[in-house]
Amino acid sequence: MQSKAAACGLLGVRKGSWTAEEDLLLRQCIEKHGEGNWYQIPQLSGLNRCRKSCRLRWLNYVRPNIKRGQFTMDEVDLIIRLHKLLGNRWSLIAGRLPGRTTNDVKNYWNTHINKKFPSPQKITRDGIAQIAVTTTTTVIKPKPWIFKGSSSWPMMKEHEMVEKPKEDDKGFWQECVLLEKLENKFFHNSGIQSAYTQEKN
DNA sequence: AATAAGCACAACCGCTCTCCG
DNA sequence: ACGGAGAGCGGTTGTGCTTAT
Repeated sequence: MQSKAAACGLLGVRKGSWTAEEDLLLRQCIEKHGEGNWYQIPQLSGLNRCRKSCRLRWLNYVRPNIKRGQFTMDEVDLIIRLHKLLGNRWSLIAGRLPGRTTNDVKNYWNTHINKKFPSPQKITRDGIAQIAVTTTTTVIKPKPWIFKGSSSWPMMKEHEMVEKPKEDDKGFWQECVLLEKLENKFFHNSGIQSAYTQEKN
């Protein structure tokens, strides 16, 4: 496994909050050289930052089309259902919410949802609570799946497929269908065409 | 007005996964 | 098949802001 020094390329890299100048350098560098080449980004950009720090900053803050501010009820609804289905797979959950980052979703879950509703028994009144109570599907903690045929939920890259649920797992499939409907409603309300819709078209 | 406590979010750390030689 | 390097992910911590006392 990699050492910390190897992970960060060199010792003595800058830590802590990013400045506007650093954000600008990072943005310009990625616009010029493209996303993904994180090993070279610190050198190419002139930033004295660990590559992991650069990646995180880009994904969670600098990247265009990041949606900030309050989560809508539809988004919260979707997060709760996806979490019930996928567990703490924040990257997958965030991937279903356009403009929301993994960190955003994870932080929101930990600070709002998880604290408010630590266990289903304590949920009683509002809409979020009812959603959480009425679904009893067991949390599935799989490797990512890909669905063949007409269903496109969840949408994963083909190479990510490792396993998929049993065909007779009715609870799971019902939840998938429900989520697909919820997503369509969410995308319709937000005026965004979902990847699901795009794929069908 | 001062200070403590709580909250929200940004960032870091360490581990696993994936790719490639 | 194996090992090393880089990328990605989730858990945790740090920090700054807000609210309560």
